[in-house]
Order: sequence, then structure tokens, then C-alpha cells
Amino acid sequence: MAVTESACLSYEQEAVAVREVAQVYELIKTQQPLLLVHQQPQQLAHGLLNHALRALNVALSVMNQPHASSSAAAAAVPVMSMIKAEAATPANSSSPAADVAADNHVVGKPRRSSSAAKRRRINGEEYKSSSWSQFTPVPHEDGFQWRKYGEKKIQGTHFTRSYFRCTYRDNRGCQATKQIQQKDNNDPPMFQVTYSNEHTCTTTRLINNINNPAALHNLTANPNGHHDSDDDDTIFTKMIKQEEQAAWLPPPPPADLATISNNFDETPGLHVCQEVPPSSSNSSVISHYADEFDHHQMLETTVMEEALGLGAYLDDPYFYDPNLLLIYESLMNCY
DNA sequence: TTAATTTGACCTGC
DNA sequence: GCAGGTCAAATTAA
Repeated sequence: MAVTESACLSYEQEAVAVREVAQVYELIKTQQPLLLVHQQPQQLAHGLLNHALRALNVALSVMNQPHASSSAAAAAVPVMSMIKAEAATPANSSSPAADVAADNHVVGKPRRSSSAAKRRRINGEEYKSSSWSQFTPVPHEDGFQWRKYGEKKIQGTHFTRSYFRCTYRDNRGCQATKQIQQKDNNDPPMFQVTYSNEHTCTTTRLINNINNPAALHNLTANPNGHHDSDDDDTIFTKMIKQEEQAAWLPPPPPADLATISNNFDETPGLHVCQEVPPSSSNSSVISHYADEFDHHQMLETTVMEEALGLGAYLDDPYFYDPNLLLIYESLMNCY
């Protein structure tokens, strides 16, 4: 697989992004139960959300730097690192004619399908028409729906490789596939996800699930499908089964912001939050919001400085993601 | 009952 | 012959 320097994040940047998200994940995982017994659960939740939003924002800012892959499909997944593979050379391309030829049966030994004939070796630097890979602790959260069709023990690795194809392959002819290979046994474990072929199914991505309070709840309850079990296989299996609950929030065009804002207004939890505490006087409420505004400004500055320090660009359209800003502002209004 | 996953067999390239 | 990718029947889950 050819990796061009300009087409992927450095290992350091990738590590920073992963570490940011992983740390907050651990923080939330360990402190979430405390919400039930904490004397001031809102304050605790506030702190956790601040950490989570800051980490996600920094990670997104770093990961979406302009030199990252500009592939449309690449933009559709949570980029940890994008390693664009070489496109197949014409000689290797799976042309229709080649497919027809591949479908011809060997006398006395009929083939099951033409797919095998199209196969190309990943390690041989040729793999279907195009492929790209990413490293991520959350391999199933890319917003698309996948169906697992195989699993294989790969030589020289301690973990099996799982094969997925787009759920809509049969009824929409979408040829997108992906392979998930666990790379280590850390907590959370790191996976290499290799995508092949772009989606042609125009699948409604799970971002739309934000309209669905149940889906939002699922996301909140289990943000990345990771479980505490020490059994690797169990972790992996359960993560796969969480796939439909997964959601990732890609930065939408600005025109969508109003829609998203309205969607959040439909979220029951936020309705509750927007009520002013009954015991608060007007002046204390104003003072409270003034303090929070200052806090907000300080946080924003911190995020900017941190992201810039990690190599993000101020004019990066993803910098300080408007989605996250919107979510953050909604949450700030709760307290 | 339907849809998704599992898993052994099959197929191809090297 | 081996390794990796895919198929499809059997199994499991919803």
C-alpha cells in the first residue's frame, strides 16, 4: 500500500487525536455511575461534557486538517488517519469484460460467483478499484450500515479480521466494503479499518438518528459500543452488535445548522435543562449565565490554543466544529 | 418470520 | 500449497 506523505496524518497527530478521545472516554466511563449518587450530578455532568466536547473538538480539528484525504468517502468516516491506497492500474482493473471472463466456468468445476475473480490482494498494493484505511478505537462508528459476511484469522496477527459489506448491496447495488482488523489489546483497543469502494447507496447516515430520542439515548448510553469485558472476542462481537446504535456527527453545511438546532429542541432531556431552577432569583440567574459565558469564552480560547498547538488551522472549516459549538451552547443553557 | 451473524468451504493469486 | 477474500448454509437474534 502506498502512503503519500501529504495524504495522511502523522503518527503523532493520530496518536494525539486518539489519546484525547480515549482519555475522555475513560473519564466518562468511570464517572458516569457517580451521576446517580453525586450530590450535584448536574455539576458533575457539566464537567464531563466539557471534557468530552473539548476532546472531540480538538480531535476533529486535528484530524480534519486540509492535507488529510479529500475523498468524498473519506469525509464520510471518522478520520483517525486516512491512507489512500493506490488505484488499481488499468491492467488490474475489474472491467466489465474481465468480469464476464471471470464468470466463465471451468469445465466440471462451476464457480460460485464472479466476486472472487475481482479480488485483489491488499498486501500486493492492489485492491479493487480503490481503498483507504484508518486507525480507530471505534471501528463500527462511521455512520454507514454494514453486514458482516466473513471473518478470518490472518497470518502473523493475534486477532481475526472481519469482513463487512454495505447492508444495501443487494437492493441498491452498493459495492462498498470494509475490513476491520484489531491491532492491539489496549483499552480501548485500536483497530485498522480498510474501506473499499465508495458508497453508491446514498444511505441515510445515522446522523439522522439524532432526530430519534431513542437513538440519541443509545448513543449516550454506549457511545462507542465498547464493553468492559476482558475477553477480546466478546468485546469485538459486542461492538459489532452495537453498530446500528452508532452515530457520528459529521460537520454539515452551515445551512443545516438551523435544522440541527431544531432537532435538539426536540430532545426531551434538553427541554428539561432549559428550565430555570425555581430557587434562583433573576439576578443570580443573570450572574450565573454571565459566569458561564466567561467560562465558555475561556473554554473556546483553550480549545483554539490547544488545537492550533496540535497543528490545526484557524481557517479549517472544521475548526471548532459548529455542531459541537451548538451542542455546547445548548448544554451551557442548561446550567 | 425475517434479518443478521457465524463458520466451514470454496476460489484465486502468489 | 498457502494465505486471504468471499460465499452460502446453518444458526442465532429480534
